[in-house]
Amino acid sequence: MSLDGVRVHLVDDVETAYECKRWLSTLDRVAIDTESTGLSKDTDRARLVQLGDARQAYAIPIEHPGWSALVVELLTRFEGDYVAHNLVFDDAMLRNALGVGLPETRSHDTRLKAHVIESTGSLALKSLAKRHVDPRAAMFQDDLSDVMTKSGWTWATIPLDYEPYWSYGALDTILTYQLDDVLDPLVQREAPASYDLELAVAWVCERMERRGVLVDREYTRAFADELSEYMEQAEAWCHAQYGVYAGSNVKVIEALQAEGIEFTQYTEAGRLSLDKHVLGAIDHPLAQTVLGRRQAQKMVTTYLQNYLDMSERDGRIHPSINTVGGMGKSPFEPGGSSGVRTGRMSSSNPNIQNVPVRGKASTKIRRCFVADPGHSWVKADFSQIEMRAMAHMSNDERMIEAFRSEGDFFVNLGRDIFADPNFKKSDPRRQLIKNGGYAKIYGAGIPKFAATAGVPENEAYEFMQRFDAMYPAVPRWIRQVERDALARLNDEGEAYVRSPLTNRKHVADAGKLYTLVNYDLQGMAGEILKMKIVEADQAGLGEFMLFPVHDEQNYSVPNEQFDDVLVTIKDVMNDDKLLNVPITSSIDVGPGWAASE
DNA sequence: AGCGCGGGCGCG
DNA sequence: AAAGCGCGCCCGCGCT
Repeated sequence: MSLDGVRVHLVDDVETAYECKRWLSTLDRVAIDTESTGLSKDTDRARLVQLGDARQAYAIPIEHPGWSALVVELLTRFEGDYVAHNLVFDDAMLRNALGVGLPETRSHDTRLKAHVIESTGSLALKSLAKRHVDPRAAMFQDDLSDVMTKSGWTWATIPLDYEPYWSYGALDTILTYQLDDVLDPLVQREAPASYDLELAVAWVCERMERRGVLVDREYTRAFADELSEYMEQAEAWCHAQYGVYAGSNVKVIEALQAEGIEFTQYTEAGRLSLDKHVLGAIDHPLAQTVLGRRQAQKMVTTYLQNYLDMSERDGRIHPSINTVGGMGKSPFEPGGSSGVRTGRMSSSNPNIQNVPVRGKASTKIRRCFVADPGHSWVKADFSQIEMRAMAHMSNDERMIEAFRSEGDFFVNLGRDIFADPNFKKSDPRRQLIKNGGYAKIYGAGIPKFAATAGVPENEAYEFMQRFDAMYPAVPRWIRQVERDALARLNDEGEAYVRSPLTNRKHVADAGKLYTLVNYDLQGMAGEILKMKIVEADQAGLGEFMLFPVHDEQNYSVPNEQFDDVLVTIKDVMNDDKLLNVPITSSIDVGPGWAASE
């Protein structure tokens, strides 16, 4: 496969349009790509639509009414398969421009295929094409940024007939087509189930993005104003009393040192730390005011103000749900983002997955999000899903039994571990058990576990001894994961594990093989939620879906259908077939996301 | 003005 | 022998 002799055409006259139509009618598969006014699936739209096969491609400027009608006709008539690189993005751009999208059952995505084959590395088309298609693909860098800044063009205004613009766009479909030829056999060989799941969930998530979440803007504005006012007062006080800006940690530390306070905690990079634990432990009005202001600022800037800004257009936020990797940098660059690591999904603009749920203001923040009029909010979340994954993977008989028998899982563990049949849910050791379980899942050492649980290290050590003795298949499985990964590192040059559910691959960084235990469990939990979202969609729940949060799915359900829909949600979320322990979930219902009282 | 970094912090 | 995993976003600060 190579780029020798490829041809690209701009559809700017009737003859070329006719040629394009005839060419397409001979194909059973076509690559499709769009150039858009920008990157927002909410507000941007396609300007140029490109169609290509292995040898040639057509670019069609759809701002011309005749050519937009042509594309609608082509899309309606074509009966073969589509392949795109980042399918749901192009689908959204087409919908926004033409009101017509791509058919879910006949469309494929090389970005998802690449992700399934190699969950590390760039998912950018050019970089993949360079590796898999033709090393010269990199020479066709469609880097238009220079000419754009020079000419004052944006993605919305760059002339459609500017040759580098449309020809590089067209070339991308040729690359996509050839890339698909290479990747598809690999996907079918390695992990077809993983790809099918990713493709299915991508479609459902696109619909969730489109729908968005209703924001109570008046309430949000009032709360934001209240906190902002508090911030201003706090800043004025810090400045008047101590001459410092409350936002500057360096200055605040200096001021507190002048008051005789000693600092002993250091940050990663070796500077003095002024995080919330340090501040919280200082009995001084400046420290407490700085802490209060910092918390208020977090609530306003990270949450409330974003909800207001981002819901201005239609009263709703439309968080991006990144099912495999963000639109941004590679996850291995610092600050890079994506769900690439474990196959969990991530969210951005705004991140709907880090909305406060514990602190003082959490209920008030969550109250910003409400069900649609005449609807109720339903939150369905899995119970201890990663623990259940650990029981399943290790196949530990006694841990499986603790899940299968009645009552609270951690209480059941407590009865085992402390040989106390009367162990109650209120027993303070229950927290130690929870911390211990998650320490196993995360691969924590004794010191970290002890610190998290707030117990001396010897106690933490002794607990782990008891835990391992009671559930011996767990440490055995952990050792097995690391042995397998080491063997693969030696044989194949890559330390990885594969998920038993879809054969999805999880790769460890060099020298951090222990992380694979966590990737395996976190990845399995992520896959389970994806499977359940797809299942829920197939059961007719798609139109009610709002967004996922790692182990929960949120819905806005019309009140007149409420009972039926709730039964279906429970049917989907509770499952005793998928793993060797039952999967159970809890359901919360209310007018909005905030826990109803 | 924009960028990268460090620090900090919200969630599972 | 030793190891807490995964995300996204905001601020202050120094640099270009």
